[in-house]
Amino acid sequence: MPRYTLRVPPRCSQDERPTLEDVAAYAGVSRSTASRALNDDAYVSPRSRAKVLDAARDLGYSPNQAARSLVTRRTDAVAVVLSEPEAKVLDDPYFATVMHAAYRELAATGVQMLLMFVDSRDDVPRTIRFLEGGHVDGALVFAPHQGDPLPTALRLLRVPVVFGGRPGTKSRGTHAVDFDNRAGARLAVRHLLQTGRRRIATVTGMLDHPAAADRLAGWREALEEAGIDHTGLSEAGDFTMASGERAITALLERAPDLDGVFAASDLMAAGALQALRRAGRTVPDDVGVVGFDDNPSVAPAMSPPLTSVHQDPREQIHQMVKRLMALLAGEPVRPDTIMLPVTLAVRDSA
Amino acid sequence: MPRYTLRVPPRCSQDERPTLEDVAAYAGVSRSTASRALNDDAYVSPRSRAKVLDAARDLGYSPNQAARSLVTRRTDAVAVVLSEPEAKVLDDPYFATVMHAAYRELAATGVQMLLMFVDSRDDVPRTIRFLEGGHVDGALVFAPHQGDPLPTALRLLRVPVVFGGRPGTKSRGTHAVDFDNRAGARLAVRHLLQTGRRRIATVTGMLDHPAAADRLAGWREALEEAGIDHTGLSEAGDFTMASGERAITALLERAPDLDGVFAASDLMAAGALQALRRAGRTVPDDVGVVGFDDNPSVAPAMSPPLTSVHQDPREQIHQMVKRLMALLAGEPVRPDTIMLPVTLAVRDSA
DNA sequence: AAGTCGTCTGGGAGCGCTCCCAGAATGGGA
DNA sequence: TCCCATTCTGGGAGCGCTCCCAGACGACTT
Repeated sequence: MPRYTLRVPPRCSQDERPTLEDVAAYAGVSRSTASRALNDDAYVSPRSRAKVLDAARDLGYSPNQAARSLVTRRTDAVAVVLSEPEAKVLDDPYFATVMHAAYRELAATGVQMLLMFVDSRDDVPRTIRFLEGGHVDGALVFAPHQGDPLPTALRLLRVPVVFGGRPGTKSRGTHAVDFDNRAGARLAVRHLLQTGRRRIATVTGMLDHPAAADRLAGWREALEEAGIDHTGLSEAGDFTMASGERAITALLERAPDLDGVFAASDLMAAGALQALRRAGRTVPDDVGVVGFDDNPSVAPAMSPPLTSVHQDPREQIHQMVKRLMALLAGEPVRPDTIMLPVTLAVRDSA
Repeated sequence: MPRYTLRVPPRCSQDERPTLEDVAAYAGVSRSTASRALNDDAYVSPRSRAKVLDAARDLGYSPNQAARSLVTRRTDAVAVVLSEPEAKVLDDPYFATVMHAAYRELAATGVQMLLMFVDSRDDVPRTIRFLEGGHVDGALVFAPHQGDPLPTALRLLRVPVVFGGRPGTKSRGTHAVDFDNRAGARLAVRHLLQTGRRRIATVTGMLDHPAAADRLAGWREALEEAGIDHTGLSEAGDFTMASGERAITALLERAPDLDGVFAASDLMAAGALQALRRAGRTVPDDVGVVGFDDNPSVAPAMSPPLTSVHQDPREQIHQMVKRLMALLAGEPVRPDTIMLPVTLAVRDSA
């Protein structure tokens, strides 16, 4: 009857990390019992559990995750993939919020977040390889551009994926959580109409971006609903501040009488404010401006503070994580898009 | 003589991922040869190498990283740890730059970035456990607060760590890459002096933050060097915009004659501009304002565009990664702090 | 007294990979 | 012709863990 009674001393060489076997020997039990105690399985006597936990503490034991996930086939890690050109991710505070919210949300469910950026097409194979490599149990993906090869590549993956925002490609058969961009744009335009504006222009995002296209559609709908002409009042931007500035300059040229601007992002609204100021127009007296995103560190900080369509990235992440967890738990969830409502945060600019 | 001649068909069950053994069998070689071919070792005939690579492609093989790192004891992943309260990371665009730069830099060296946030003391044990768990080969850590328990805990770790910014605790024996905050502050103040300001106030960051303390020290030094009194001209902030606003309001009360402000961050400078505007002072005519960080998406966007001390987070990350790679390669690098120079980006605010 | 249950334990197998080593094939020299 | 170095190959061991299974033990019932 092999009864471990001798207590081996802790390992001397400091870079040799103790293994489960070491802990077991030190505690005077078997590897199996040690494993059970550490993973608080049932069927371990309080006595051996205590001995094992003490041993683990004494030896400074921490389990080797590679070994564990080799057998459990789980990593307890989830990738967050941002597929956007570098400049975009840097400038747009939306992504900072997303990253942090994702971290909190995943940490709360005991899952480690692995953040990945996909800057260009060149990064796609590396990303796929990584996701395939069994590093993660699943992925939350933000890939908003039409024609982004990533979503298509991900379809073939053996890893569950939930998209944030409608992916550029056909979204049938994928899990996604999106904001109601169209309704948000309508809210913005209706607010401008209510404050007496009649010549309401829009600065759009990149139109290969479904969210941008939806915001444009919402603007158009709200104006047509009110029976107001909008010919020549739309100008394309790319979500950056500079593009907002350029767009307004062009619009003022075409339509000097404009009295309202709906910018499809807060940053473009910031550019718009700058261009309007330069052109000698005051906001909100001459022109009312409404943004989109209502980023807490941008919109209220502008002068004047920006009225903006409020969306809550935290809620988006929350829903995405919830869906992903359901998938990981093997629940039979039908792939579909969850649509989150948006509201209007009214400040001084309109 | 066991010669694998039969070509087994690809596995049918789609969620069963092919293993190296499968690839080897399909290619008609042994597991060892397949491994050598895929890791392009020497001593593999061109013929078998080709067969193996074809097989891997046909079967859609991707190696199991857990199994690999179990034996190699390497993960080819590095953690980036941001130890800051949530609000800070969200608001401060500096961190967005850091994250992205780290990703690019690490990807270029073939290393995957794992991003971790440490919001509160409660997160420390989990973080330590993760880093200890063999998930990563090393870590880049931003933990700027004095009294942050993380750096001390990391000392006991068997994982190489490089700090970004001087860690709050004693930095002896640690690797770190910092900016020359003191010199930056002196640059800012000298510029204000050169433009004729004489009553130059400062809004500091949290003073448990070595960087904030250094910037304060630089401000004081430059003024004393010029023989100018600075009593009562320093007010504590916490790097946020709101705190900048509050601080300036308080300073104007105490010293209505102030004609220069050095804010220890761009966001606080933004708050300062707002408070000055509210008090009826114009910038730069009545008061010159200089910020710190020169964040590309903040400083140039202000009205007026902000003169700010320019630091380059990319360079910081570059140096940090370089150092970490040296440590991982086993090079005998003496622990020390690399000090990066800063410059002054002159715009309209001063 | 023998049987049955529930609790607890140790050993073995095996996850998928890399490394080491022995041996087979190959290609020159002596 | 033989022999040695060189190139190439396959099998075995083992990384550290979890899971399964068989068995030990005690506390019950029959």
